[in-house]
Amino acid sequence: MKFEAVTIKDIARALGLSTSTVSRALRDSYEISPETKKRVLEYSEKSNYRPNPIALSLKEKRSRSIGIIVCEIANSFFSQIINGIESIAYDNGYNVIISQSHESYEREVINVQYLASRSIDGLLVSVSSETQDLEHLKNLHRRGFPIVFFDRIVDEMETHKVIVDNFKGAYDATEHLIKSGYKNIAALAGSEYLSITKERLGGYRKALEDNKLVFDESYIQHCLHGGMLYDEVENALNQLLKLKTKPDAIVASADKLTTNCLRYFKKLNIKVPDDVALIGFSNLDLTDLLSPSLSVVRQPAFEMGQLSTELLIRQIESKRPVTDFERRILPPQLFIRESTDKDLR
Amino acid sequence: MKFEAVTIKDIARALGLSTSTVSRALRDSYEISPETKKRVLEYSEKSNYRPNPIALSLKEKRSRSIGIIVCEIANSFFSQIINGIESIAYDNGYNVIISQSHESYEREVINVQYLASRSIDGLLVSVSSETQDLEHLKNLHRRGFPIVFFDRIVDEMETHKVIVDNFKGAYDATEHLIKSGYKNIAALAGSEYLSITKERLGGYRKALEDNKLVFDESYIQHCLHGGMLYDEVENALNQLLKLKTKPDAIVASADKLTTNCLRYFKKLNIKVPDDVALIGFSNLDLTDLLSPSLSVVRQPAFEMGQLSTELLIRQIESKRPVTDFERRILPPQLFIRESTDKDLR
DNA sequence: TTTATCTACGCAATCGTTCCCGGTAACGAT
DNA sequence: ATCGTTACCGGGAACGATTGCGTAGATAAA
Repeated sequence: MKFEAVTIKDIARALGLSTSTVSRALRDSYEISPETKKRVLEYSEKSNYRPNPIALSLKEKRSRSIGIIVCEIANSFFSQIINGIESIAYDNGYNVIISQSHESYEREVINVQYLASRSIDGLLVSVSSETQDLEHLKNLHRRGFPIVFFDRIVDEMETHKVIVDNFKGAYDATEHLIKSGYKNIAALAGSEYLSITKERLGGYRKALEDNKLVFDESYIQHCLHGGMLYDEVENALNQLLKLKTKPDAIVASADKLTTNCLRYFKKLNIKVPDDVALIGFSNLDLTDLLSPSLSVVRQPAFEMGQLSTELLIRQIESKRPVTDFERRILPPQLFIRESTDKDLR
Repeated sequence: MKFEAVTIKDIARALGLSTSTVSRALRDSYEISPETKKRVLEYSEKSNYRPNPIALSLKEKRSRSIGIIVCEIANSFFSQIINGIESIAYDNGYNVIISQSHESYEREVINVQYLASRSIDGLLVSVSSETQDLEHLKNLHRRGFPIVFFDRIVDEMETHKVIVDNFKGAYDATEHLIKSGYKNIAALAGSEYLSITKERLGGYRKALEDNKLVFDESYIQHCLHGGMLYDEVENALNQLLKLKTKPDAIVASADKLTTNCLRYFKKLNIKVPDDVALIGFSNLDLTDLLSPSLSVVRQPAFEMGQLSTELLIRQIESKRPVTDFERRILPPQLFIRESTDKDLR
C-alpha cells in the first residue's frame, strides 16, 4: 500500500512551470510575479499540497525531531515529564520519538544507537538504573551531538542538566520524620549507580547528622531496578525488619519504591504510620487516595520536561557550538499526609 | 551545530569504488566479489557507517514510523497501551510518534494533519471525547492511508478496530453490584460521543433489565472530558446525590471518573461501600492500595496496543489494498475489592 | 541605437541511497 | 579469430525540495 502525495513536481507539471519557480512561489520569493504566485498558491491549496518533510530533512540534514530515553513511560513521573517535553517540542515544530530502556543498560544502548541512526537532532536522556558505562552517549557527545540529561544525570559529561534538588527533598523528608518523633529512620533507595540515589541519600544522611542521629549503613537498602519488581522491594524490607532495632520510619527514594513499600506493609499487616512511618518520592496524582494517604516529595515533572526541552532546542538551533552548559535545579515539594503523621488519621 | 555522519560516498571515495558497488556490497549482492565485500564491510565497520534512514525514506516512500493519537499519555490505560504498541513497533523496526489530544477535538485535528505531513506510514487512533466530525480522518482513509482504531473507535469508518468487550465489562460490574444487594445503581459515564460510553452504558442497562431493576435516565450522568477535570465529576455526583432516592452504588466508566469519584466521596466523608458502593473501569496498578481498595473492570491494555500495532503493520506492509477489516474484541477482567464488598473490609 | 538594469523564470547541483543499464575484462568454446 | 558467458563494477537517474547561477526579454538610461 502506497500513499501518493502531491509533490512540487506535480504542481509544476500542471501549471507548466519549473519546480524551482513553484518552490519559490510557495516560499513567497520576490523573484516570482504576483500572478504566478497566485496560480501556484491556488493550485497547491486545491490539490492539498504538503511539503515532504523527509526530502527537507535530507537536504537540510536535520529532522526536526528529538529523541527521548526514559526507563518507563507508564510511570507518573516520566509521563508527566514527557508531557512537558511534548508541549515545548510541539510549539517549536519538533516531534518527539520516545523509547524506553525498561531499566536495562543493554536496551538503552540499542535505543541510543537506533535513535542516532534515525537522524534525530538531539537527545533527552534519563539513564537506566543499570547504566555505568557511558560510551554509547559519550560517543555522540564527542561528535557534538546535542544531549540534555534530566533527573538521572551523569557527572562525567559536559551537557545541560535538569534535576530537582534531590538533596533538599530527601533532607526535608527526613527532617520531617525526625521532627515527628521518629528516631530509627531507614532509607529504601534505588540503584547505587544513579545520581539521584546518591543525592537523595546525601540529604537523608545530612538530616540525620544535623539532628544528632547516628547514620547507620545497615539502615540503607538498595533496589537495583528502582522498585520496578516487587520482589526486590520485599527483600530489601525484609532485611530492614530483621535488624535488632527495627526502623520506625522509612524514606523511599522513588515512585515504585514508595508504592511497593506500602503494598508490602499492607500485605504483612504492618500499620502505617503506627508501626512504621513512610515517606517517599512520588509523582502519582492519587497519593491522597491511598490508605493511608502518602506523605511524598513531589517533583515538578512537567516543568522539568519543559526546561530540558528548551535547553535542548536552544542548543540544536545554536549557530556556534555550545560550550558553557547549564545545570538547572528545580525545587521539590513536600506533602505531609497520614503515612507520617498519626494525628491526621 | 551539524553532526556529520559517514555516508556511502565516503566509503566509496576512501576505497576507490563507486557508490553503487559499496551499496551492493553492503547489501551482500551476488555481483560483488568476496574480497571487495570484505573491504567494504571492514571499512564501514571501522568508520561506524549507518545507513541514513531519511534518504531511505525518501526513496522508498515510507518512513517506518507510525503515529499514535491518544488523549493523555499520563493515564495508566494509555501508557500501558503505548507500551504494547512500542513493543511490537520496535520488533518490526518501526518507531512511534506520539501525540496527545488532551480531549480536544481541535488539537486532535491539528495532530492528525501534523502527523500526516510527517510522512508516517500509518496511524493508531483513539479519538478525543469531543470528536464528532471525522473529516480529518476520513480524508486520509479515503486515500488509502492505514488507520487502526483502538478503545475509542468510530462506527462510520471501515478500518481495523481493537476494543475490549465494554458491554460485558459494564454488565459484569453492574451484575456484581446487584448480586451484592445494591438496588439503586447509578452510572457515571464519559462523553456521549464516545463508542465506549455507549457500549458501557448498554451493558449497564442490560444488567439492570435482566435483573428486573428499573432503568432510570436520571441515574446516568455524563462527563464530557471523561473525568479529566475534577469539577465535572463533582457536578455529576452532586446531581446524583440530589435525587429523591439516592443511588447506593455507582458504576464509573473511565479511569479518572473512578478515581475522582473516590476523591469526591473522601472529601464529603461519604463511606465506601457503606454509604455508596463504587466500581469502575480502571487500569491503575495500585487500585489495591487505595482506601478503600477499588473494585475495577480492568482492560488488557498492553495486549490491545500489541494487537492494534500488529494489524496496522500488517496493513502497511500488505501488497494489495486491504478490504476486509477485523474488529477484535478482547475480554475485560473484573476485580472485586473493598469498594463494593462490605465483607472485605 | 546601444548599453545597462531589472524582472521573472529555468537549469542543474545537492542531500544519501538504490537500482536499472551499461561496460569491460577474462575465459572457454567454436 | 570470433563469439558467448560469466564475473565485477561504474554511470547516472530517481526520490522531493531548495538554491546559486544563468539568461531571455522588457524597460530605462545614455
